[in-house]
Amino acid sequence: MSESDTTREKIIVAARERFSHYGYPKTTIAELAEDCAMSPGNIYRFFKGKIDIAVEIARREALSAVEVIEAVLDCPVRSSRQRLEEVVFADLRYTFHLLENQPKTLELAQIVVSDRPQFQIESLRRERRVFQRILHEGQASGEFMVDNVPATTIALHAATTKYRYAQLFTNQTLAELERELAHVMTVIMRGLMPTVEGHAVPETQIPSGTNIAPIAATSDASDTSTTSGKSA
Amino acid sequence: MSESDTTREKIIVAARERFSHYGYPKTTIAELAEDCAMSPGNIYRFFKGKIDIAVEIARREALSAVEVIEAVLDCPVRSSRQRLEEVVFADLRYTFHLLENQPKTLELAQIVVSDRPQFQIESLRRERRVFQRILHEGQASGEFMVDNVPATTIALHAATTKYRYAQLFTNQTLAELERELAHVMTVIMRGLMPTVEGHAVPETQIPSGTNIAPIAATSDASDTSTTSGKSA
DNA sequence: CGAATGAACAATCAATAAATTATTCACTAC
DNA sequence: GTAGTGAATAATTTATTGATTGTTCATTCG
Repeated sequence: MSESDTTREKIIVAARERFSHYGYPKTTIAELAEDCAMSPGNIYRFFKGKIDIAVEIARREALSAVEVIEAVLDCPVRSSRQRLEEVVFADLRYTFHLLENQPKTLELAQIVVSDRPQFQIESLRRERRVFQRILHEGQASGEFMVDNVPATTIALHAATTKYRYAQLFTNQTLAELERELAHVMTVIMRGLMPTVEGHAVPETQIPSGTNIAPIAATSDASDTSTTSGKSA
Repeated sequence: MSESDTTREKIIVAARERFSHYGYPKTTIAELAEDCAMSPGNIYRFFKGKIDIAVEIARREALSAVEVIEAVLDCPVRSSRQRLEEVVFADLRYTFHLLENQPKTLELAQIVVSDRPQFQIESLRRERRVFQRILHEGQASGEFMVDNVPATTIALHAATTKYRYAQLFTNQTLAELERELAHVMTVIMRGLMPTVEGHAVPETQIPSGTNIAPIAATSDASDTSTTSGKSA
């Protein structure tokens, strides 16, 4: 079925282009069909409905987002603490830039989640697995002192909720959020790591994060400011 | 101006009743005027516009919510840890029950925040002050070991974001959220408290919380279940 | 003069009609 | 049989209109 697979891909490519340019609601099946040089009816041989095209695109987006985060893991040799911090900061930066440069992606995600609630649950679960792996490593190496890894993973994930799609909660700038997250991670790290000879666990430093590639804006990629500021 | 003050109060009482029963949008100025036995025009001698009535009601609601939380503070003698934990759990329970029993209150808050963004910022700031006071006390008594109280306050507040109006983020039950929050607090407490003689800081126990009065539902208070579960 | 009115006007909302769009399916081409 | 079509239909969206509501203000009342 390589033939129908490439056709299916053509539809996805066309849809991603139109969804990110004009948004999901303003994109019609007829337009997608025309882009793929086929009839509207034929789309339905590959997708059960319009929403399913969006689901597939969102699913891939979510997977590649986790891959970006995971890329931090198999980098050079680092402490578990560094890994954990870099993953959390990467999450903040990735989702922040996503919302800033590709607002249509959020719209798409919200539409998908609104009638596929399971989608969000699974995305969050995938993300937690990354956290859990780091906690396990740190526990094994003795760097962390955690008596219940699964529960602590959930706690860690929950405590950093504000820094996933942060613009949904606040209109702070990325720099402000990074400073704040550093303080959150300081407290958490002191909660995870054993105190050695009375020396306090040092504060979290904001990672440089130059090893993570920023997301390019779809069309006019001239605005690279990191400040938000919705309303007065 | 005691005369105009009581008139103003009459308007607020009538508005609170109608807003919580029928919602803000479906309540008309004409109805409020009739409830107060006055003309529509006269309302505008006391409030600049309809939205300002909502703002005043929401402001009082927010103040009394903080008072509920603060009530935990000047209770009997407790450790700073217990105070902090009880405040955080009280927050979860209060906002959870609010959304469950009085959904119109959320609607009102959202309307107010949508064109008075400052409102939310100030509400959060008030709440943080409670956190900060506890941190200060704990720091002074030596129970906590915090090198930067203001920054840690913000961190603590941010880390518990998910447990304020939790239903906006998840459809977990209150019991599930409480278990999760206990794990979050365990990590945070271990980050705030010094280790004594190699004994690990014990896990957070879910407070009984019977000292906090639940919110009564406005009209038909027959449903007292704590489970949510929006969609399949 | 302060307190209150209610008709007048502008802004918003609700209901309906019109147009567009998603989806199906009997059918053709290869 | 597989791949694809495109007209027919059901579901949604958009436009239009009339009704309702928020707000103002010249005026009345005490």
